[in-house]
Amino acid sequence: MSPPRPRGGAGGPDGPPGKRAREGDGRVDMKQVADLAGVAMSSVSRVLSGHPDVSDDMRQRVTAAAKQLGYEGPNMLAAMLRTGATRTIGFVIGDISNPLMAEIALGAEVTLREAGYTMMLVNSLGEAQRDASQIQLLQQRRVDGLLLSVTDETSEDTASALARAGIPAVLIDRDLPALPAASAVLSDHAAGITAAMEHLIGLGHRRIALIAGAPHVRPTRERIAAAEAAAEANPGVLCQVRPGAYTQKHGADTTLELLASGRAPTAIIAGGNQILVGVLSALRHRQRRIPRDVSLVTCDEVPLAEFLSPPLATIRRDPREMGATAARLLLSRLAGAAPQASILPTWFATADSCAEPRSPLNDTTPSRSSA
Amino acid sequence: MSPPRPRGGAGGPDGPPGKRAREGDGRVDMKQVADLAGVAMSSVSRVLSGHPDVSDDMRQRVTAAAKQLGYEGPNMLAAMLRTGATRTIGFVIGDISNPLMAEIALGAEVTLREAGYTMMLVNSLGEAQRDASQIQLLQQRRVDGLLLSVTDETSEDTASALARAGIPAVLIDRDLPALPAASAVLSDHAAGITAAMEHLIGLGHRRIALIAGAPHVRPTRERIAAAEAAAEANPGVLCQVRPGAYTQKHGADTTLELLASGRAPTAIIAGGNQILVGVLSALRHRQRRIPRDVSLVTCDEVPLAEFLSPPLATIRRDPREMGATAARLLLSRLAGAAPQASILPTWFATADSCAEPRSPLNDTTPSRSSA
DNA sequence: GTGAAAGCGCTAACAG
DNA sequence: CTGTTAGCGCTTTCAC
Repeated sequence: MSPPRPRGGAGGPDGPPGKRAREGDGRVDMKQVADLAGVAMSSVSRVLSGHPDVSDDMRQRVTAAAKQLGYEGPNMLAAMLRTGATRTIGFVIGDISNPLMAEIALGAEVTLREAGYTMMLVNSLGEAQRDASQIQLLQQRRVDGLLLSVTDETSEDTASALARAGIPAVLIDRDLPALPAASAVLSDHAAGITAAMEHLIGLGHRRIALIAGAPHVRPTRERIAAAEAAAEANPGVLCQVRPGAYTQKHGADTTLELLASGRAPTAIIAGGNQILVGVLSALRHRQRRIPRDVSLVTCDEVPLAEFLSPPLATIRRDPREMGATAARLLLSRLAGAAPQASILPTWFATADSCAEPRSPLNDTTPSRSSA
Repeated sequence: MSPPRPRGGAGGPDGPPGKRAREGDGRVDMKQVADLAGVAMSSVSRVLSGHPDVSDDMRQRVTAAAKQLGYEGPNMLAAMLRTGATRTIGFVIGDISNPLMAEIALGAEVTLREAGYTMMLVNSLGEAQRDASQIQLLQQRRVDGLLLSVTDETSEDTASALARAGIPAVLIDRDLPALPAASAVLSDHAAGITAAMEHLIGLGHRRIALIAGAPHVRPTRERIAAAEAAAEANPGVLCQVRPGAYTQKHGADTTLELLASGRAPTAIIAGGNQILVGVLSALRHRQRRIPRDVSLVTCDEVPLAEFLSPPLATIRRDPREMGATAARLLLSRLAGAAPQASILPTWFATADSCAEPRSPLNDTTPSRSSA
């Protein structure tokens, strides 16, 4: 904060040999350590950075001087400017308040921290525009790498921001056409959806709705593809796919619409936390009971789901591990390795929210009369 | 990354007048803009930083040159080194996977971002040691300010790390004896707890347990104080206070212990998200029904609570606003204002999880036999 | 194995 | 209003 003051006239190497006591901002710098130890700054730098070609004597003198002065280590800002490496990773996340995302961020942060990196977290709040501007921001801050869970894989802005930035990136459950060679951690959504569909079909369901999230992100696409494939593999099964948004509103509106239709589903798969809340409130509003009137499966674990009555069948994965894996992938890229993708499993855990449909061939009568 | 190469002999102002094409790392720097515009670097700096004393002509020439070269703005690393300000805020959080914390972080990040600051997020995972080391880390990274939600207000390590760092800080629902003059956002826990206690007492409860969290943080202390005060104000009411940890295990263990005692409570207040999960599983395990066998209140909203049966009475607050307020407080401190505290409300929203105790004077019989 | 020198790219006196 | 100058504190050739 304090403006740099020009020092008298002693600019050259002819400075006075005694130790200069600078009252600057109280912080000890490397030069002071060098002076006290009677060695060159470069030697101090070598010792501190663990350079191999340093004599034991040198190492000791420098260490002692540093300790004596209470030196707190190199000014990272100066080191960053000099080397261009910030040991900082930028994480562009949709919304940290989503528990799934929060777990991913936690896993990533802990892993990065262990490797000496710090994470800058920026939320894009589901706005593709913001993804791009956050990427640009992080580029300006010279982050060494990027962890990306963008809002819209097809956004031109995002693609060009990424291209301009030219920073190693790891995609988190995203598939950017513009960045075909990027590293990525991917969930095997198909496995979970397929298992859930087969379970429901096995119970006798023939009309199954998938209320999916925002269209231009990988989880939505993968889930839809898997659900449709499962339906096609089982003649007579109708899969009603409804992409839209990862919001409570989409969950609620779509559920109401489905219930009101002549072909109401006997089972619903909610494609995310928020969607689930909407589905539950719509079902309650229409007084449909689970699983008597409709069976329910949700994607991604959410804290209290096990205490709902009935407990919810859930397609699970390990988000913290996803974050840790993403971090590892990025670290290995920064260490020079080639980009690579890592696929993590999802699995279906059934529960009492899934049961046989009341009347497999004719189950349009609700539990109570409705509009 | 590329090592700096000494430039021939052209060090002084007598450099060749033509534009020098540096193939460095492809990035345009301010000097190139200055050269192309035929002005001094300092003028470019002034224009770019919006300095008032700049002629229109100058502004235009610089702007044009910058655009022509595709200049991406000042190298923030250099600016940071020079000015000492990083426009970065460090957030030491217990655990971002806690939805309450995540909301706070989101509120803070969005507000900081609007003010041109970026947030570094570090988790301390409930270990006081880590709080201290994270603070030190952030200090080394020269953050301009700190947002703190530390694990243990009494930790010596944290106190000394903070003292050494000497960085403006805003406490988030914490009260550090070591930092009496810090800014803080505080929740008025007493209001919510008092309202809940009075409601329970009004229903006829005489033995109310508060399963509180970790002992050395403000929310725990405030809640305990308010609960005890409410009990004392109502003769005949026994308040069973059980501090411990913000964990599922503490919630479960304590609930089991309370249920097994001769003086089992007729109402329980769970002091946090995680504790709630423990309480619910213990109650389920012992086959106690809510609210028939025990009434339940929880602190801090959690996504699916409204869909539990019965819906949970909850002491609420607005965590996103807390984060935003913390950010504002920090920004105003950085702008030179004196430290100040901001108190945000909490309120009690009752629900069917609270009812009259079955038999106010003798209600030790569980719904079903138990061990 | 160690030291001297040269900047990284920018900002802010200060002088004109 | 604009240019010159002097570094911020460190790392890294390069020569010895």
